[in-house]
Parts: sequence; structure tokens; C-alpha cells
Amino acid sequence: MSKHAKEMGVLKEHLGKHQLKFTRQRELILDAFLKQEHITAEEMYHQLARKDPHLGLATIYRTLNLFCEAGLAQARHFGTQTQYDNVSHKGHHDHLICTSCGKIVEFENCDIERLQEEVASRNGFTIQTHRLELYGLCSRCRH
Amino acid sequence: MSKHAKEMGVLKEHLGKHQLKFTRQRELILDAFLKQEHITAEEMYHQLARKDPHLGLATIYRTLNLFCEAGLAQARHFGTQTQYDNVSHKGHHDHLICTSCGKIVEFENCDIERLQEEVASRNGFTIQTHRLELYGLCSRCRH
DNA sequence: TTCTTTTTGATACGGTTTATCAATTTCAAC
DNA sequence: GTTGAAATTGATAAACCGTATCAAAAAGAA
Repeated sequence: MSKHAKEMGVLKEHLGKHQLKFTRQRELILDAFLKQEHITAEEMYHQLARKDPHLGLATIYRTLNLFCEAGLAQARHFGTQTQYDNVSHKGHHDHLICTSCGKIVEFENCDIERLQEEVASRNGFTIQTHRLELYGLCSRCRH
Repeated sequence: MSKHAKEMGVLKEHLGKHQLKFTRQRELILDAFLKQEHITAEEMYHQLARKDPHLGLATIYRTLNLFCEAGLAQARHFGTQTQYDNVSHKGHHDHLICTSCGKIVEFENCDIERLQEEVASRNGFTIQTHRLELYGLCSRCRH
């Protein structure tokens, strides 16, 4: 039984529902993806080049977008690149980002999440996921 | 006295401090920008094409970025494009986004903002801006 | 007006992501 | 296990957004 059996199951269920196929590449990419907190397609391309030198960049992009549709990943446009966040790994985490040095601090706050639910239900929405990013200066860069 | 005298003053002060010049284009773009809640460079390009067919896209980008530096605007990567938000117009607004039909509802919530400040200061950060997006199903799409 | 500095507009460019398509792989039906 | 229809892959071309470049024009102080 694989380390990522649960997520592999989520993927297979999504594939089944959409007449898509389970391939060696999709398995390989999911395994690598789940070891990360967040990663770009380019980073994953280089990382997997050792395991499979013929794995194409387009396949990485396609597969990471597939993960988003399956609810396993979440795309986040950061600067000029797209970060793919690992959603299944642990509870959702939000980001504090220093606009000067790029430092990223992850955090979780139940109170904020509860208020989000409130806002959503007040507007008739059911939340599936969310994204919260706070941009500012870290203590070092403020001086 | 123009309708946007205050913001025009903010711009002029920024220009003065940085040895930059007040131009017809900057005035034109600021006037158009302040009438919007948020806009992309491309949208503004088409919108202003009627008033000044020779206004270049590069100038729009440069000027909107200038507004960000002056604190009048705020860039936000939304989908593949960059949205420039009108900061002076009113308080920051966040988004509720339906993942099924694409409907977008804007909202503001002081309690959430206060908690954000708390999280930031606990981590030694000073917030400059933030971004909060809630993804889910609207009442119509849930059924 | 003059002269220096900044800005503009047109377009080339760079980096990221998607589209294209022939060859390959999957997988359900035999 | 073969077969065959349908989906996927890999390589690369193309699209897209935003920035850099640079000669010509405009701003603004002297």
C-alpha cells in the first residue's frame, strides 16, 4: 500500500468520472507533488528529469491542472509564475509574504476561517476552498 | 477644480518627490482609472482608445505601475492577467467566486481584516495589502 | 527660447503556459 | 492475450502578458 493511497484514490475517482485514464506519468507526478508544500511546473520538470528524462513539460502542466480539477491542488499566480499548492497534505494554510525579500510564512487561523464561512453563507455560497495572502514587510525588511 | 483633485494631488506629490513629470497621458489615465473599481491594462487601453487613439499600451502599463508606487493603485494577479485595483476609491474589497458559473460577489469584512493584522504583527509583519478569495458554489449552482 | 531630463509610442523581446499533432499507451470488449 | 477505439504523451510551435529598447517628442527649469 502506497504512502499516498488516499490521494491516489481521489485522483482515480476523478479520472473515472471523466473518462480519463490512469497513466504512469500521472502516478509519478502525483507522488512527487504530494511530497511538496507547493511547487511550480518548471521546478517539478527539473526534479523529475532524473527519474524520467523524457517526461515533457507540457505533461507536467496538464497534469498539475488536472490535479486542480480533482481538488488535489490549487493554482496560485505568484509574480510571473504559477505555484501549485498541495491542498491534501494538511489543513489549508495561508501565506504572509514579504514584498521586499520574498520571505513566506505560512499560518492557519480558525477564527478567520469561521468568519469566511459566515460571509459565504450570508451570500448563499458554499465554500470549497479559499486563498488568503497578506503582503507586507517582514521585521527585517522594515528597517 | 477637478473631480479627482485629491488623488491628482497625491500623484503630483509622488512625481515631485521622484523627479518625474506631470504629463497629459498620466492625467488622462488617472482620471479614467479613478472611475473604476478595478481594471486591467488591456481594458483601459481599449477604453481610452476613443479619447486618444495614439496612447500606447506600454504607457498604460507604466502608468498603472506608477500608480501602485504612488499608493493609488494595487496590482493583483487574477487568473492570467493583472488587475489594478482602485485603492483610493473605497476600502479594500475581497471576492466570493463561484467555481461553477464564475459569478463574483465583492465583500468587505472588518473583523477578518482585524484578525489579519493580528496574525501579521504576531509574525513581525507590517501589512501593506492583502488578497482574500473564497471559492465555492453560489446558491443557484449548488442545485 | 534654450537645454537637459523624462516620457512617450511602436515594437521587439523574454518568460510562462497552452495548442497542435503524430506516435504511443491505456483499457474495455472480445 | 488480442484487438481496437479513445485518451495521453512528448516535442515543439504558437499565444499570451508584461517589460525593455530606443528614437522622437514633451516637460519644465533657467
